[in-house]
Amino acid sequence: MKEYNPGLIEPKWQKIWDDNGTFHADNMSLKQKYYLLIEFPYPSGKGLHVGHPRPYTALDIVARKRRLEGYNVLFPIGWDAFGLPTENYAIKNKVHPRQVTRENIARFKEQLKSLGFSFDWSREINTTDKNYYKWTQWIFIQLFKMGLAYKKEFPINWCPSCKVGLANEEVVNGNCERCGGGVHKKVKNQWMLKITEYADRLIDDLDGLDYIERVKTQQKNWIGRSYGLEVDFKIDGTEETLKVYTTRPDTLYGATYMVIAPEHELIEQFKDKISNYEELVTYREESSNKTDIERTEVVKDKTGVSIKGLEAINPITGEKIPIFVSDYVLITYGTGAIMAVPAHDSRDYDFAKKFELPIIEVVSGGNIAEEAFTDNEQGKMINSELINGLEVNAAIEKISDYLENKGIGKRTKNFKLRDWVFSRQRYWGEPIPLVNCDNCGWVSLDEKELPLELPDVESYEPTDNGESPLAIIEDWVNTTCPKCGGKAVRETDTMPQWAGSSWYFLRYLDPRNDKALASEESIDYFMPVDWYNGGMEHTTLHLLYSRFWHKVLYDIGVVKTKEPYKKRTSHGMILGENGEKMSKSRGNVVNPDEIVEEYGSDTLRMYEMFIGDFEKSVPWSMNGVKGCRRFLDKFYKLQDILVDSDRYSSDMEVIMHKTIKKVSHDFETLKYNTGISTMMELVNTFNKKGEINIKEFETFLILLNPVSPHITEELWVDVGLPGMLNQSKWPEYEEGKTIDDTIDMPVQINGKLRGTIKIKRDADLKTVKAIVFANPELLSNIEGKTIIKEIFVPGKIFNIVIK
RNA sequence: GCCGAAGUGGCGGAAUGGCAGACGCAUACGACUCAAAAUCGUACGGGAAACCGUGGGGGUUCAAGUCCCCCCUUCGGCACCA
Repeated sequence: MKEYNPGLIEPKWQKIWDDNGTFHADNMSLKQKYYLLIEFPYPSGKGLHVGHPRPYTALDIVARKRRLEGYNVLFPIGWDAFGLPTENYAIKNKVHPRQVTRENIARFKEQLKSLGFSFDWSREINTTDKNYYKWTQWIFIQLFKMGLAYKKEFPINWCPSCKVGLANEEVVNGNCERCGGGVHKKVKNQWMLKITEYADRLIDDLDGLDYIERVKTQQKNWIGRSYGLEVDFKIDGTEETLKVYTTRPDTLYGATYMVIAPEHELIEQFKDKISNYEELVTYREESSNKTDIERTEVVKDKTGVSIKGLEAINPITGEKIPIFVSDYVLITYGTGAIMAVPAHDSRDYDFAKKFELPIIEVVSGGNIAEEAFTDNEQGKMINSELINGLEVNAAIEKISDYLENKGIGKRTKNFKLRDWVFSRQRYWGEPIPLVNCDNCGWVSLDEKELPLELPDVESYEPTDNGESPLAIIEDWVNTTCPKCGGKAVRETDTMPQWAGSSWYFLRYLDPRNDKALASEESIDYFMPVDWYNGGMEHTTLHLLYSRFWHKVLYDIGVVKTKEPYKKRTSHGMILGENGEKMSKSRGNVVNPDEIVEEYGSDTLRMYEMFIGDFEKSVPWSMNGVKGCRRFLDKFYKLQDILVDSDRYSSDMEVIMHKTIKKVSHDFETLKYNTGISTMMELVNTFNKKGEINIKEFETFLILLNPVSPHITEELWVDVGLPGMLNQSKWPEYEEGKTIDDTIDMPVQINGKLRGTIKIKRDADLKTVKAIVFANPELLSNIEGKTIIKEIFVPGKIFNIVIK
């Protein structure tokens, strides 16, 4: 009797797979391809924790299953290695980021290898490799040439402690996502990417995709498309107009004042006419000095200043209405100006109350004396001459037509999505391959000059004035213009971490290509990604950015599919045993190394999948790990009760077919936990029977293999099955053999269970009644009562309704 | 405030409208052992029972964790987006 010893088995099989290149994908295969993608890790200094293997194991299961089903599977791995944590660590410890990165990758790699993932390591990529970022830079140049990259003075989110500009996405509740410190506004000249130009396509193309619904809705909400009308309000006594954007033109009769953002150009334009100009400038300065937290803190108490000397004219009523400046109107959305309808917008209502402005009800059904009536789609228009009596939607159409015909309105749409701030004033990122020439302006490097290498320097600390560390390397900065040959300076900002990850799935296809980011053939063959699993936290950042870049590459013919990922799923977080998020400071981090050491990676992998609903967060449990090890021990011992046979034994046939069906299905639908529990039941069944034949065992080995690959490969050889398990085929089931002949049919009286009877599945009512009414125990429930109704669902249930 | 997901034993969690709690953990008892661990076996929602039990309240149905309406709570996302 042999002992199960994962410490021996696991390294052995990992070496065999490595030596044989078992999991290498063929570049040109007649087999159907299947491309599985996990989010490539950021190699931090902390190493893996047990949260990492959860998504990796899930797709590894699919990868292994697909190979057994005869697919040419591409399941690659790489490193998203540029970024702030490494740079910060490097600065603190005086080690070059390149060195830190190398060490971190080595550690991650060792850990991942010990878990037995079937990655194609021959395609390993690294975003900090110059042969990789060469192509990141190449894509940037394409964006630049297409006019999708532009430089703009922009009030960006500035983190004074990281000394870095942040994208909107990196600001969480007004704080820096990385260091947690407060974020201020700072005007910087930044490279921006016009993702907004793709906003419609990023929404509309979601329709054909197999993404989990919450990802789709989150992306749609983030992009935030709305349809409305731009309306011109005349400024009294001038020829100028003030343009507003509104989604509710039907409420125009209720527009009793206007509000513009503090930064609105109108203030400068009419500087001379405005009698309280100074006051407005002061207000503007105050609001720009507010951090985002301060701005949201004062949500309840609106501030603002009336513009004295200017009045607007409501285009439909002809009334003169005042104009205010307030920071509740954002310069970055719509036209930076609004018509305020206090009766039907709670923000306008609050403002009107505070500044004692008139409130005119135009949709009936609310209580204007108490609060704004906003949920009014069913309401009818009142006090609105042209559209009185209409419902809201009809009124919107009618008034929009009217204003468009008069030339003072225009149907339009707006997005919440902003352009992508692409510059970082940091060292550890891809240099932006542009120079600024005195004669030619911004010019991109010749593509043959790529990669523009990150200069190896001693000091990569951020500068106090917020410039990139590259800015002080004079012999790097000063260069010549590729266009005119004159004097030019390099762009010294680097790219954000999202750059390298926006296209990495393409590099896997052909990772050593030095002529293109990947060959056309490989792109044609492997794209799109069939299944991409990753964290929900990447929904509005990485996932959207990479879809955007892919569409750009589609537009220039590099890729042939509109979308990079056919299917997107997401996993829940693994929490510490105390139910809190795993972190060093909470002291609840579990290192996978310990589990592998004590129980083996097959156990770890199984527990990662058995721990609970894959899509939900769940606390770790060491006892749960033990339970999985117990299962593998029992499984291993099945070889002691093995008997010979070339077919499933008759009493096991149904359960075998059922199990194949259930496991096959569950591995495809993120129900790994129930798939595993089905196999646990199967072990229990065999143990109860005291016997398993070789045919049954063979099937069982293959079913379990994707979850726990080492033990199953080992047993395959041990019991003398031919070749290796990884060369075998995924078992098939026959639908007809998944159904039991006899069942325990529940018998209910008035919907309450009173017993079960053993019958043939296809037994008819007559047969069932004969058994039920011969059963004294069941009968005692009915005695003396009148039977009103009998509900019989063949093969399911028999329910007697009595009175 | 808006959008989304979810509330089932001591815990993680199962249940095409048809036997609620599969499977695992924890726990208790028994076997083995000098003893313990490991292993194996039995029990394990509450209640003495009738019965009661899937966040709360209504409803549809022969039958509801599952469908409909209202409410509460938790988590995730967004947050003055006009």
